Amino acid sequence: MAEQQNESKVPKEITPRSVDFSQWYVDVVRKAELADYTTMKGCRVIRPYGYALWENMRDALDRRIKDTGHQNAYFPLFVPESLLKKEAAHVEGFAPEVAWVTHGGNEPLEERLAIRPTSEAIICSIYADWVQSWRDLPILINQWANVVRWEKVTRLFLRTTEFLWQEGHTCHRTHEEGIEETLKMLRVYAEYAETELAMPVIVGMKTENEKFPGAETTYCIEALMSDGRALQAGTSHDLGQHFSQMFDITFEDEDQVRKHVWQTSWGVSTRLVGGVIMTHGDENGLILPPRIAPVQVVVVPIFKAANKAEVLAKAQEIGARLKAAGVRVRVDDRDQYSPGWKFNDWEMRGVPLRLEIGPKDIEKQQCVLARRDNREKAFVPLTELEARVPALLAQLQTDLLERARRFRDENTRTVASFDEFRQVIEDKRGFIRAGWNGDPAVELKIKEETKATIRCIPLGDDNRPLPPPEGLKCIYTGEPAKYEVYFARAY
RNA sequence: CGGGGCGUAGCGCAGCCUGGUUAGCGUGCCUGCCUUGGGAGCAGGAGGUCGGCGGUUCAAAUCCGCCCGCCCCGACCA
Repeated sequence: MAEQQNESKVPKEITPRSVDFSQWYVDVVRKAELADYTTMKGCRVIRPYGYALWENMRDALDRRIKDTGHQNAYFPLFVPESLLKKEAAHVEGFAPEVAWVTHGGNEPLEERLAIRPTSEAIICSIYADWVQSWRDLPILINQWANVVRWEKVTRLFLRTTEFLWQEGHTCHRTHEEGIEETLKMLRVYAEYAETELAMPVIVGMKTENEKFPGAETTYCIEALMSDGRALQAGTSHDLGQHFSQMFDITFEDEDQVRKHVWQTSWGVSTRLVGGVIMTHGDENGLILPPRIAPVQVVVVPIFKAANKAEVLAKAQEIGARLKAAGVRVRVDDRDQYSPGWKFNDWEMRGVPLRLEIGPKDIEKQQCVLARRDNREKAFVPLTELEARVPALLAQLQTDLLERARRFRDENTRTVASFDEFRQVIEDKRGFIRAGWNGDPAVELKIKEETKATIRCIPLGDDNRPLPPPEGLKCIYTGEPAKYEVYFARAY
């Protein structure tokens, strides 16, 4: 039995991460057939394997959104220019990246239509009609949709002209209730990222510079990719009454006073697919967390001409048993590829577990289970499959999260001086926890000098910004720190 | 959008500088035989507007101009 691994024999179709992380990323996305470029700038096609992954990610989040009392709905793709312009900060924030429709057929439109870069404006205009009484509140609606942002620089999944996401848009009677909703969904995102994606996140609040255009406060989850750059993985906004005032969303309260609603919005996107790739992938390609993997177990039959029928039948039988046990399984009965080829192929695609079954195994009533993450192999009696496979998948899921968390913690540093800050950001990257005096100008200075931004002001379990340690100084000015924040270079 | 690099078969590349039969190589793909416990082998075969448009020339993958796309580094962003 080939227990020993011969790394040098593994063909390197994928550029090593250590050589060129960006190229590694593109290679993985394309070779694993997650996505591909199209003839339109910045637009990609999500291929079936990538879309199956997104569907699993989407469904796991959709369950949570519904479990917290929200309903799905669908709003128009177009936003009339006049609506988009209603909230000043909002339009200013999005104007440079809006795609406009100017003609219907051959007729010029009287008013340009924006293709939604986000749906606050169109949804608020509709909510204005829907909300009349305090009894209509809260409105708890989510939308799964595509949005378009005319980005100058695009990267597969991380930043594309068109992307898929969900956007929750809620209305509340009081600010307290709105804040509670904002934080509730923030925590849902954090739990989702860790449980389903095995992606550990920092839960925090954005600074003024980084907050959503039109928001009162923006909260976020921030993840650390394996190249040491941060990824904003999800945001949740307390919109206050900024939009309800501009769009006149009012209700008559129990006290017979007409009031503006308090709103929230929150979203995550297909960008998370990029996050999963860059959190878990290795030199051999993708590593997918079992809970979202399109294929959790691939069965590779190993046969010779003489026993082909018998082995294939056994492989199919095992496949059927695992499927009945609730496992997403694929039996790779392709004739034109050797077992070794299939091993490499499925490793590249990140399938968490491989099950090898050959004549020797059948004789001993066992099979080989090989883990994608650490390449460990184990012989497992066929009678124990229904118990062992789900257990191994669960273990793998836990181990991936643990490994990512260890990486994140090992790459979260504190520094004694701004010189050291500069050095660490340049050489090691990762997160730096450092004091900040709360001045937006200082944040911009630091960004200018190091390309690092404040990813977030971390929140405590009570959802309030964590107070800085006693005596902490601002890393840039030396003044007393208002917060201890996370800095990083980000995607 | 500024600086740099690249675009030739599905993928990876050579050819270009110094223009000249029918544009090559590896891999993949198709057919057959053979093989299958970490990307096997042999034989035959299909597949190209040389990124696009225009120019120079008797002749352009090759020289010139413009445009488009991709990657990296900046500025902007989920």
